Amino acid sequence: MTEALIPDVVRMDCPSRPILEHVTSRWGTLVLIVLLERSYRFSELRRRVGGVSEKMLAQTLQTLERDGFVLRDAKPVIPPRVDYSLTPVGEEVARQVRSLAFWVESKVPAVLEARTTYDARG
Amino acid sequence: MTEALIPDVVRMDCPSRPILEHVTSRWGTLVLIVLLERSYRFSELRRRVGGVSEKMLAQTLQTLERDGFVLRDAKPVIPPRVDYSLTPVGEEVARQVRSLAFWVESKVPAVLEARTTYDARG
DNA sequence: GATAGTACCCACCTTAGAGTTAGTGCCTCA
DNA sequence: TGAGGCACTAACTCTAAGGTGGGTACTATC
Repeated sequence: MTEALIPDVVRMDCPSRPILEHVTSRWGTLVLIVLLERSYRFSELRRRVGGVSEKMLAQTLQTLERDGFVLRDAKPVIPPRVDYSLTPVGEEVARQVRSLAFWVESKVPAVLEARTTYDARG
Repeated sequence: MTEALIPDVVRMDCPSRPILEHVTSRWGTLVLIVLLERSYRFSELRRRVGGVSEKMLAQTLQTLERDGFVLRDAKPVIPPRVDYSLTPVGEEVARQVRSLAFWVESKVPAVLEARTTYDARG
């Protein structure tokens, strides 16, 4: 019997592919990482995640909520107050994404060096 | 002193952000996962990674090579033969990405259920 | 009274990512 | 003889991602 070395995600029609794309999306990763720290309100989160627009943040939060990674708690008060946090499942992904991000940060010098070598070779 | 719970990657100007985007990009993840199995030739890889176009595969491989994650070995023969493999650093990221992909696959049922719940609530 | 903040939604527009097609030079197989 | 594979590149097109600016309904602060 063959061992599953490669996930089915390499197959075009695999349902896991869009999910993986959601958590590894440009803003998805950052939102997950930040929410791992604590729960955040919308505008707070927007300030924390550098460079995200309101539209993109709202969109990202919606898809992550729909997939069951993020919990949205809207309090019926004025002015509106909405708290975003991670679900247990969301916390699991977020940890993996964060460790990946930390790892990448630790490798920045190596990558920069690799690039100059690559660029020098034309 | 404060502990670094959140990577600098949340900052707009952090150099690690584009690197993270490369490895978490749509085709980047899949290429890394597949190359973890063994080295591949270009067309072989294209067939393995479902749905990728020649252009995108070439582009993805170039950025991953430039960042020092992928090794390109072009043999001066006719017809051309080019083997792509992971560098030691590339293997490290690839493992993390693959475990993330595996994890996501295992959570597909949970996500699907979360979605129906979400959609039902309108 | 005016400005700013809250948590968004909506419509418009731009741009970057991605797909399509064609072409290279040489080979192998039918 | 021609069809197809190899590993691409360049040019063209198109679509979806993302940004911009407006509006909502109400409050708190200056």
